[in-house]
Amino acid sequence: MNHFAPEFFLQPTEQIARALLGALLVHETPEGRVSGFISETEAYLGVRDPASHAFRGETKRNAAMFGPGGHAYIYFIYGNHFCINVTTQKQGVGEGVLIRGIIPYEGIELMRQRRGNRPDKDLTNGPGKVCQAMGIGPEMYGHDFSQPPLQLFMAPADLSPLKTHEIVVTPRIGISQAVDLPLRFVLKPIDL
DNA sequence: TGCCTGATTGCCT
DNA sequence: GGCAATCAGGCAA
Repeated sequence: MNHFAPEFFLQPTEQIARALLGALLVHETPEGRVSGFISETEAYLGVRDPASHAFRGETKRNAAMFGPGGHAYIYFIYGNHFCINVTTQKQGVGEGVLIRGIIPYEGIELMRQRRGNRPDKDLTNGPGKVCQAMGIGPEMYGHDFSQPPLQLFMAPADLSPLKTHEIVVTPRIGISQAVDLPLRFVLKPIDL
């Protein structure tokens, strides 16, 4: 399957966050393949963004953010959950895009199992839920989305399986700094 | 070392 | 709509 070239992740981070909407996020796991169309993202702008984990500079935890674009930055939060970002920009620049939601596509039954048979609407509508449903954990920290073996990768948008949509831009969720910046992008179906 | 907060979720009212 | 769970990181002492 087609996937993004490394150069894709060198565009302005907000632009990437918007462009990733509708892209297919794929994880090949021993239990099977799971995938979903990215429906919600947030841009985090590194040292110029007080809400970013990279704001205070590079540490062991956020090192992946400062690596080259197109890699996975995965973090553990609230003692319970993992969230996944795609890093952006060249080596040394700590920016990235948080994947906050997907529309399940392949491996939905596996997602239901991993999520404890919750209602389908609650399967992948949050950053922690995305990681749990797709079986993404800290072992994928730093994974390269553009180089083989492509165990975890993203394919450019093919919205044919989806309804007509529009992109809604809002402030980011769950932060206490830079709360007004319009850096959250949501794929919203249009009822025709 | 101790305290507080957090890019969240799910259960309870 | 409110709040507990649960722990790693950041900062003050």
